[in-house]
Amino acid sequence: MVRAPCCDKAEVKRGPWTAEEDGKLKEFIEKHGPGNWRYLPKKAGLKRCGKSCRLRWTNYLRPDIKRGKFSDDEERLIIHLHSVLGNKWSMIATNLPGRTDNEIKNYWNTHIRKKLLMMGIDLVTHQQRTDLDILSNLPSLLTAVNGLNLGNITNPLESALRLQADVAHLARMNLIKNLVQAISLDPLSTNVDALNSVLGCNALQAGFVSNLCQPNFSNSGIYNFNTFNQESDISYEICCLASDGTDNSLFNISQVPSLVAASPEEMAQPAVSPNKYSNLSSLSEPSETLNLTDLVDEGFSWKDILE
DNA sequence: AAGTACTTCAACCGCGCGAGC
DNA sequence: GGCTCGCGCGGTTGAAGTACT
Repeated sequence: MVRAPCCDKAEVKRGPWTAEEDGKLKEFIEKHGPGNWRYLPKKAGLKRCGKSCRLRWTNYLRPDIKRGKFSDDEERLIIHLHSVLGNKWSMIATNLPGRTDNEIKNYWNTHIRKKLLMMGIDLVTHQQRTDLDILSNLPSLLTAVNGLNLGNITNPLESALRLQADVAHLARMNLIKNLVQAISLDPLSTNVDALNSVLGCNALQAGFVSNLCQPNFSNSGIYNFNTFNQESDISYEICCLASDGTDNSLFNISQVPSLVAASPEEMAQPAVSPNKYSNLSSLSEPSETLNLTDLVDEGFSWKDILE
């Protein structure tokens, strides 16, 4: 049995609504209520499909619709609700007064989705991605950086290799960030093993974990993550903002294996004043400084990283 | 200034579900 | 239980706007 079409497509108008049509629909619904959407267009004098009228009303004309930019609170709420409900946009919309499911869905797809991908967060599980198999993830990561200005790179292979290196670098930083935060909450967890594996050393033996769990550090939750480029190797330093406001180096490690540094010519330029890192005389000046809290709270763009 | 590429979001489409007969 | 109908949902499309070259 074939479902009867909701309307005769040859008879109905499609595409953008005119102000006149909006006026007719609004006036009719305010006077009579929506009633049966199938018969509403005829009664209201509209050459539109009932479905189209319902959509126009619920997504645009309804008087309680809040338009304009989503606030930070709304964005956080959407992310939280999505982690619980998944793509149940209508359910999510019921928790955001004045926002429609369509609007939230669009906002997710155009803004939040990209932001989470850039942060290395899985869109389904909302967990940090722990896989560093960059080549297998390249398609989604390429989507995430779609439109990114990579400068005057004329060689496509060079461009792809740089992008791959940048992605690998960022993925590693995000992973370490999450592990550091998890270990500060639970120093006995298996996250220490995971960190050892990512850093290629024993963080426990190196004193990192005991440093991290000192009371005046562990309560701040603010970590800076610095990388240093020396020849072809990258060194890492993890600092913590202590309760007295000082920036303390908790841990640093050189000879981190395997991954290629991003954009070598840019890495050569120090991003911050070298004075701040005077306690690291054995290392080159930091080539890149990221406040991990900023990454989480304010989002970041690939341009921030690459520039 | 013009052409092109990219982004945004309103609108559409097809499907599934539940109510009523 | 099976069928029809209306509604609502999630995915997709494409026009319009904006940014870039």
